[in-house]
Amino acid sequence: MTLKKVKLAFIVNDASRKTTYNKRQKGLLKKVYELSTLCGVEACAIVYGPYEPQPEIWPSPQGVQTVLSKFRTMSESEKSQKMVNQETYMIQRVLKAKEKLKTQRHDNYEKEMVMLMFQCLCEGKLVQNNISLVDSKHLRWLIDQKLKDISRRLEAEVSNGKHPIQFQMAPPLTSRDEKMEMMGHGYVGVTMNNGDIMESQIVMGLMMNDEGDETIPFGEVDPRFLPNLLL
Amino acid sequence: MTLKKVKLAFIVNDASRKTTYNKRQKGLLKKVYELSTLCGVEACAIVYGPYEPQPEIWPSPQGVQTVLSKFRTMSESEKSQKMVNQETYMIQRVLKAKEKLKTQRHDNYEKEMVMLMFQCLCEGKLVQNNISLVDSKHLRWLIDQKLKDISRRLEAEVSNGKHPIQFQMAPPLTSRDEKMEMMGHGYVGVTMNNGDIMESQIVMGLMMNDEGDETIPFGEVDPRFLPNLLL
DNA sequence: CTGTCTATCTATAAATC
DNA sequence: TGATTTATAGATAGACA
Repeated sequence: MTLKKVKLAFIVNDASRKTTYNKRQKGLLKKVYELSTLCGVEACAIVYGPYEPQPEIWPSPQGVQTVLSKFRTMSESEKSQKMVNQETYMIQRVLKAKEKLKTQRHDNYEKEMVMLMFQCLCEGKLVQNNISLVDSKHLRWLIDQKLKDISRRLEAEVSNGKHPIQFQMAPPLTSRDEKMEMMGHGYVGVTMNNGDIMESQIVMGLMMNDEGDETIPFGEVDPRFLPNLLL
Repeated sequence: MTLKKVKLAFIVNDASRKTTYNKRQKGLLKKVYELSTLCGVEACAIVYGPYEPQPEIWPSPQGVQTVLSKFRTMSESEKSQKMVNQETYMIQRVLKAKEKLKTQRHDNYEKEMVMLMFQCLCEGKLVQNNISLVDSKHLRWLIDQKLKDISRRLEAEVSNGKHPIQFQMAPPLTSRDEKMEMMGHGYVGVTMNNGDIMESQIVMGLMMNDEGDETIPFGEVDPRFLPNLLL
């Protein structure tokens, strides 16, 4: 598929269906040929197009016969095992798609959390809208992780002599605000005054540098971090 | 194929052949499924892999049987018509490849001629190495075409009022140097003195502007114009 | 062996001739 | 119809975990 991502369903338009048929039929036979050649296996394909009573086949009438006779001599019981029929094929594809959806949702959630974290940092307090207790817990965990990571990297850099000035990192929230954990609202104690802005820029810079994210200019929002409202 | 363009031949390495087999077998069945779904045609594929006595098939044992019974009821005479067997398939591909090769060679020749023309213009005389009478004739033809084209465009621009200064174009070579045509060497009367360089820059600029070529800085050579020594 | 990743090649949808 | 072109989706080689 290309230019447009075509839905895997019967093409209603007669002209495009015919064009597609001609192209894909040729492509398919080529694929059979390639598989057979590259891997030295016996294979055949038969396609009954809607325009000719004769099917398109690969490799040759004789070649098809050879494969078919091999196929026909199998007992029915053998056939029903190990074979990929349309239903199991579809089931496999659906399972795989669901799997992917799950991963995707998880990734989206992570990105939303990161975005939220930056919003808090920018605005100086937690944005209360639409945040659950679970989310706020996860947000705290995330911030803790980031802080720990920053401590680790600062230490590494200091020991490399890059930062002669010592930073005094605040301890992670977990050890400081444990008692707030069950307060039942989203506020997680991340308030800031204007004097912290300089520091927060440094901190943001440090936080942005894992996983290949580009550093984002203060105040701009990477579209990748926009919450996916559709999921 | 990817990362490397794989030769369409039996893969000797056991491991890669198996990997390739698994990937392509799956891809092939998917293609059959797509063709069948998109175009609403009956199709089946059977692949006897080297690792299982059971073949991989599409769509299902029953589906294959249906297509097969249709196939088997055809008379032998019908089968031999209209079918694409391996040999005719290969012949088609070879013909197509030859066709492409021909076009490619022609394109390369044209590019070499253009390059030669610029060399002459840059160096003030024809480079004698490796140029046949046929080439020199074609070169003259090419230059004539370019000159005519330039005249046409100049007139157009002048009539648009873009160039208040009138250019006096030399007539095409054909009418001026007809008698040189059969002299039997490559010299085609394109000599220049240093005073012509400014003019040649204007002329080159004009010559370069058809067919989407970028204008090339004086003295540089577009790699696309390098003679293809392999053909 | 199975899945993942990524760079690259191939297939092909759509428009145009 | 069929060939060509253009731009994008899909397939997949090779490396790795």
